[in-house]
Amino acid sequence: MQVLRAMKSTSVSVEKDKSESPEGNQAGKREQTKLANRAAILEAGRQIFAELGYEGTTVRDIIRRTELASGTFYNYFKSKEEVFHALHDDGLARFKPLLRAARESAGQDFQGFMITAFGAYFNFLLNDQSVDREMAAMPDWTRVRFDTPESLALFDELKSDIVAFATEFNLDQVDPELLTASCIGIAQEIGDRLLRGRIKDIEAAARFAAYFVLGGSQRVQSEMQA
Amino acid sequence: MQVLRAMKSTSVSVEKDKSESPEGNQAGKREQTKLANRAAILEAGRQIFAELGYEGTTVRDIIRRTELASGTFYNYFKSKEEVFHALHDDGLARFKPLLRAARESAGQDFQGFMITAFGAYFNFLLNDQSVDREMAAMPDWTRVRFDTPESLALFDELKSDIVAFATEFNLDQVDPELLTASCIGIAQEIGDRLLRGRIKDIEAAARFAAYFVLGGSQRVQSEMQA
DNA sequence: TACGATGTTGACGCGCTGTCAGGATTTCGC
DNA sequence: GCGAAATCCTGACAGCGCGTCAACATCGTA
Repeated sequence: MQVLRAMKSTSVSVEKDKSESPEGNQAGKREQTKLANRAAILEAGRQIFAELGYEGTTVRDIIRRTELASGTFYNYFKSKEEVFHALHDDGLARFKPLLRAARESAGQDFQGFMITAFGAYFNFLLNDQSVDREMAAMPDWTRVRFDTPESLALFDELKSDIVAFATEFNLDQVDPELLTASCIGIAQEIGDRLLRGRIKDIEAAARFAAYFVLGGSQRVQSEMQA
Repeated sequence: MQVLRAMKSTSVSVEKDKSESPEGNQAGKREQTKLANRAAILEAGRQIFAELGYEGTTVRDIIRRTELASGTFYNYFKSKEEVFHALHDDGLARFKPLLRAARESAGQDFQGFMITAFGAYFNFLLNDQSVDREMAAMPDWTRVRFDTPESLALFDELKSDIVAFATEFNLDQVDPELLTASCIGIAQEIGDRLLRGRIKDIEAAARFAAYFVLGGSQRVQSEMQA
């Protein structure tokens, strides 16, 4: 049995399934069920990953929370890893515009950009229904980290933003690779502590990170010139 | 068949097993084989994790590289995760004294401490035969991170070192939790790039990180005072 | 309506998991 | 030394997840 919008958690099920195409007769039924099946697997995956952790979940767990047969899973994904990647990339796609907005609203204000960017990331982490958030909330699990092409693309985008500001502010002695790595590391680690509740104040954390990066960059610049 | 110093990779096997206790008649034979078995499992685990990655290895893979039967594994470890933890903690135990040395040789020199500490960590990462190093060298695997009690203890030690320097240098507006998190994040992320070869110069990286942290802390201090 | 294309189903063989009764080896009391 | 008891190694076993595939159901099309 196919699924066809069976995200049971949210939608109250509509009983009139007989009518030809009640709302949207956009595409063939084939396409619809394919989309619905994929969505159902992803949603089930999100839930199960949150409940069992990445290590703990099996493909069977995911498919069992679905009305699909086990074999059907492999028409959509090769493994649980691929499901996780898809969920991860979904989150990234939601975050990317926030980063873009931060850059555009900042203009030439490096500090403003940093505060907004870190703040956007932390808020995103804590509020978006992403896989990572739910998994980090688990007791003391072993954490996984993926470098999907999407992640790397985002890192590169961030890096070119940073490089742009760095040249603007004459930070020519500051290795962009090291600087970007540091920003990401700081965001990761502080974000982790925010998720675990070891740190509470998002705004303060964002300001801290921004000032830290600014001051750090300038110090590196002056030390390297000497 | 028990193993009894069967780390085949390094030691040429000694044939005279008949003699009662050739070198060390320290303890009972029971204790010896227990130690040897545990060591053999750990060594096999280290190799297999490096070859197959954390996800890819199974308990069977580990035990197969050993002369032990499958059931014996569970007399020593509950799971592959526990083996990994043990290997991880071994590495930590080797690193800890380096950090201590860095602190003691630094005296009141915050900058010196930071350079030495980051340098020690990066050198350790690249040279020590630890699980993490080998696994990071793998193509594009999915990385795992564990927070064993040992890790947390090291983090706390680092944090109190940092706090000591911070009070010494009147950084009373700098949240120790945020500062420690930033240091760890920077170390992690730069270390990762060193392992992957995206960054080459260890010394330069250590100096960068140290200056960055110093400058960042001071900037945070002055901004928060305003 | 009928036929080909496409997607779904669930059983299957394989390998891994953790356990346990049976057997081998060491220790200890004499 | 010797026998019993403690220790722990062994490998087979039941249970389960994996990825596959032949049979089947459903959809698009003429």
